[in-house]
Amino acid sequence: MGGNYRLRQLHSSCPIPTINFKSAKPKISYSSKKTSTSQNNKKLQNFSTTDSDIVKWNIAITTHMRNGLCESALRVFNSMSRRSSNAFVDEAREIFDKMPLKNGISWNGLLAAYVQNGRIEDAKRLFESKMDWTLVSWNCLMGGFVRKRRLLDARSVFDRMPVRDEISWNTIITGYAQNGEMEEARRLFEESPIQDVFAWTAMVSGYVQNGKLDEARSIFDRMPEKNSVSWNAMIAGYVQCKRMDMARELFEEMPSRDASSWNTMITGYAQSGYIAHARNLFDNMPQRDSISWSAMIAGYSQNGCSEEALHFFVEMQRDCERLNRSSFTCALSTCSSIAALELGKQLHCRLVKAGYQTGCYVGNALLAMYCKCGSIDEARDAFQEILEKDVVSWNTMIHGYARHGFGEEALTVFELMKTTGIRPDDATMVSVLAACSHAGLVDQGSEYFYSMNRDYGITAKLVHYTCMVDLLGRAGQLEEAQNLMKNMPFEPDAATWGALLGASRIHGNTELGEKAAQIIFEMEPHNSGMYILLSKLYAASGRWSDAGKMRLEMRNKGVKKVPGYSWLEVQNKIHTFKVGDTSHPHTDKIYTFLEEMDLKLKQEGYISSTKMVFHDVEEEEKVHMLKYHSEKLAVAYGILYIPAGRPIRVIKNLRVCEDCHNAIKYISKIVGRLIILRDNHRFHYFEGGSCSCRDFW
DNA sequence: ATAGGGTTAG
Repeated sequence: MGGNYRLRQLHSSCPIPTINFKSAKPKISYSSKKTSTSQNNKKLQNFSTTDSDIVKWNIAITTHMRNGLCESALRVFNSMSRRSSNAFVDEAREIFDKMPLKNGISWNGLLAAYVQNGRIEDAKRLFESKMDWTLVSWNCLMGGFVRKRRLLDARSVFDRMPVRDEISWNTIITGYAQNGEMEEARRLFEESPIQDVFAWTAMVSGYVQNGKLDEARSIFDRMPEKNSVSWNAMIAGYVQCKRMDMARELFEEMPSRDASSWNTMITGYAQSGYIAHARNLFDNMPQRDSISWSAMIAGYSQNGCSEEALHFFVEMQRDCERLNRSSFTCALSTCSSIAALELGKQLHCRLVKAGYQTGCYVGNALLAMYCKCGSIDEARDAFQEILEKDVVSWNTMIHGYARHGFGEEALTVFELMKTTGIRPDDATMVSVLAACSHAGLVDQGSEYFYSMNRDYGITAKLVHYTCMVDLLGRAGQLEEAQNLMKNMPFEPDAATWGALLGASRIHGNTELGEKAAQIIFEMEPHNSGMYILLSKLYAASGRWSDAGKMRLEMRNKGVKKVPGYSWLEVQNKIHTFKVGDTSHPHTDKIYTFLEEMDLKLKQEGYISSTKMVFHDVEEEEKVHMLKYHSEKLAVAYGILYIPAGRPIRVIKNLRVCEDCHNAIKYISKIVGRLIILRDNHRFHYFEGGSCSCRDFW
């Protein structure tokens, strides 16, 4: 959508001439404003084939045509079609159809433009529209199918080819190798008349990607004349298996290292948790490229060092390295993990400027960020902006809706997904079942569960059974839930019992809840979530002292809270909550928050807060209660103090003192009326409503 | 037109 928009803007500022080819000498008529010949000729002088502006290409072509220089126009077109970006492919096609003169290069160029932009169906249609294609075209089409993992189609192209060169062989070998069919890849490799370095490397890489390190190494060792790509493929293999010692050995041993070698090692160290090693390599490498930067941003982010990740994002620009899709993606992902909505929005603005928001990876990260921050409307918009939605896009949107209590919407998206030809995977079904659970749609959920194998070939895993236990349990069918647990082909794990415990809590079955909790404690003695759930179970049935005991026991056993879920993680849209709707995940979190606080205060010897009744209270009253409890928490921790009568949202300039770090690592953000506290000590201060990263820009 | 490095959800 963004691309089209940009195109429209370009059109309106600079009209594209249309050509009438019917007359012998091409005449040009203009869609709107008239541009003089001399003006166009002047523009042609400034035209360069490195130009990314489609309008300039069009002018170049039409000016040549007007001057009767069909050959020149053809040359321009052929250069253009080969490098068309997705937004311009249709433009290229339009001109292509009007060209009076086409040669093999034009046809190939258009075909390649389709293939490169993932439009394999268009490529196929074009290919079928004529007979005499060159070898390059055959190879190109086959490569397109391989990239789309459509092996059968690729093979049929390969079999139908009139002649084959080594590229044809290598392409089909790569196809099998990258799709786990190493036997066939090997057969073709041996059958191939020419085994060049591409073929050898494709085999090494194939074994690596299929986790067969020994086979990869044996091919690698037997390989004549290796180049750096081969070395890098082998190093990547060790990196994947977290064998950094072996990777390092090869890295030191290889005759000449290129940027890829360094980047592979950096990523390897970062993903194995050795972020300092990664940094060391990054600092010492001879020439960093944009991928090195992205790798570092991702590395810091994945190791919980959000601030450093964002610093690197900023530093990257200072180093004159242009921000690319990948760096945006990583930075957005970082924002997700710390629920930094304001910063995320700033990034959103910037990537719209860069025209990146329609990309799949970036779009998915943006969508996830909005979901994580509870901005479901913005999430939906981001979702719609993604041009080629993949399974992750759909899963994230469905999960986002389900998680925020919009079960019906989640299912609507799922129905839509089915019509697009993107196959739902097991993660999709988890979200779909969760959506049914939240919407109370037991029958529909069961239908999905029992038909997912038939419809999509997805075998139910334990996690799906756990969803079903949750679905039945939430709907009050505790008997059925237990029966399912007895009869399912897996042993229930702590999460399954947790679903039963949660259901018991909602429906006030203390006995069953206790039983489930007992089993969970045996399985996972340090599972903090279960202590909390059991405590909530007691609290729900009014057994406050038992609830308190659970908390104490948890503390005495030295159970650590799950990082990232410290105390409260609520989103910023409290006004959308339905009061008393216990199925709403936010309501759940508010309960947790208030109960935790209440107990904490009691344990710390503060005057007990009032018993919380959230059902049927007015919005205003709810806010008041939240404010009341927040104040108590503030006093208890000495972190912040809210003067009586002031709404919470006016709190600003919080500073977390050293003493509080053990209890709550820091306060990350204040959004609206709610406080988000997070277990992370990276940021030391914040201003209300925005995080300190704003200073970066 | 073929081989290697970074990025997305849970």
